[in-house]
Amino acid sequence: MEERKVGSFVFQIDLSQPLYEQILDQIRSSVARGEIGLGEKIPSVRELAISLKVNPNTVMRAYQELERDGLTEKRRGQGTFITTSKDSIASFKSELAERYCLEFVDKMKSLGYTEKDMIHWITHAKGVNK
Amino acid sequence: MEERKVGSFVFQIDLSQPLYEQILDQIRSSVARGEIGLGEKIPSVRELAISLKVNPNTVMRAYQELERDGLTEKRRGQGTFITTSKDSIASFKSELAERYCLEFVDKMKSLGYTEKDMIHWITHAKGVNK
Amino acid sequence: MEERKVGSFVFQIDLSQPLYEQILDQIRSSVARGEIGLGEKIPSVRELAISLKVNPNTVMRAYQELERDGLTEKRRGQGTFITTSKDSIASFKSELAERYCLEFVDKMKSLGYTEKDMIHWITHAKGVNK
Amino acid sequence: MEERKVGSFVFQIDLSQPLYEQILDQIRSSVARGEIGLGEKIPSVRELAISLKVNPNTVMRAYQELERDGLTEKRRGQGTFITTSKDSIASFKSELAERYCLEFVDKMKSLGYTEKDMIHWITHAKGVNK
DNA sequence: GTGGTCTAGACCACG
DNA sequence: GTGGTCTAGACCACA
Repeated sequence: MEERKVGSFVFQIDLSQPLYEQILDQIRSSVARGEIGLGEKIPSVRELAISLKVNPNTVMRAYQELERDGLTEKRRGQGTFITTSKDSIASFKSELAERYCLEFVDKMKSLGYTEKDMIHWITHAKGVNK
Repeated sequence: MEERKVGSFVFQIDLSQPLYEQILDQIRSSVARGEIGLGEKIPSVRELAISLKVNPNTVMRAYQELERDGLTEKRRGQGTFITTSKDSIASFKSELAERYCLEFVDKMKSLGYTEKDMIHWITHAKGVNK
Repeated sequence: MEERKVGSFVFQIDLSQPLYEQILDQIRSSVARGEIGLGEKIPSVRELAISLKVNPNTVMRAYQELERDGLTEKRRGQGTFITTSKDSIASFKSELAERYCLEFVDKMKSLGYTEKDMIHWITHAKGVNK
Repeated sequence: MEERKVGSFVFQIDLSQPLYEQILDQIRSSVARGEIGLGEKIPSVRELAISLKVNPNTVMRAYQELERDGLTEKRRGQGTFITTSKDSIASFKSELAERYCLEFVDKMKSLGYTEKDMIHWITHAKGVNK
């Protein structure tokens, strides 16, 4: 598990999972938590690739996904910027949360747990948040 | 999405995920929910393979994983049976639940949500449970 | 793990290993430890098969192996008997012991352990002898 | 019995046992004996398969087992590497040694030998170590 | 290039 | 009939 700072981001890269997903998730999280301001510039593909010692294609793929999510915008010749629309961010965030919840609820129900059980488990889980 | 009955099981197979994982998960769930009794026989590798129109090796892989989980036992020349140990099942079930919870809590925290938020989301999620 | 008495033998049968090997090993052990006398009659294939709820072929295979080991003799129309030769038993026993030792020593050496290490491990192993 | 060098490994493959087990055991041993360094790359699935004239799936199966043992880690698109954790190796090694000892002690006791006998046998066994 | 999944079909050990 | 091992060769995801 490597930790590396690039611009406003701190990346933790773990080679046992898809790299592009990790980059994607970590930028998404930063934006969702408001750690990076609206309209702010994010590192160029090349820059980030070099900093993370990763293939530029890998970073590119993460950036494409971010743009499809509506979280970033490319400006020709200037680079990639966080969207200036608060709404885009908020709606993306709740969409993601909903997806996570549905996944979780389905899995737990498939094991035979009720909503009460889930709430109990959650309040007693020791989150290893990064 | 195909649905197909085999013995006590109803399988839903979907080509967007590894087949062996789906088979694995669906048997795990049946066992966890107690839908199939302790010591009960499950379909033979070949039988299930034919019913699901899947290669026997694919089923075999799922069955090997089930055994490694302690949920089943093979009996030479007789087939594969659910373990007779309630404890094995219970401990497997709570282990899995804990893993799911940690994953979920981590993801939600990384989006900036609190435990209260999570509980709210869960009680309002419309689970698509099968 | 089932336990079942047949004549002078107590069998413990475990369905996750080859049945014929277990029968073979348990008869071998009884003979090696002198729990059954020279020249004594052992149960017929049919009788043992019924007692152990096992296919006669399975018992047959174990009995053939015993005869090849020189531990038993068939007498036409009378059944199968432990050899009357002390030497046969003694030489079989030490042959088996030697095979076990070589296997063990090789495995431990392949892990990088010395003979001293092995002796230490053995004197500290809590044998789960049946 | 064929002998074949691949990278830092010398493999002896013999058709009387499952091929994947032999590959597995020989890599385990190399790691346990420290013949291959922490974090070192091992041959790719394809490379080893070609060198040993074996199907890639057979090598893959051995590699999956190694990973489950905690002895190796996969890095996407880069290959398979020995773990960098000394502890993983040490604990795996002693776990394996213990299993071997218990097996051996049980077998010898079932023949009626005492611990003293075993020690005598071991110190006089002519190990065929490779 | 790496590993991961899947298929089709062969042969073996065990019961 | 059961499960277990192996091969040959396809296609995919990731870097």
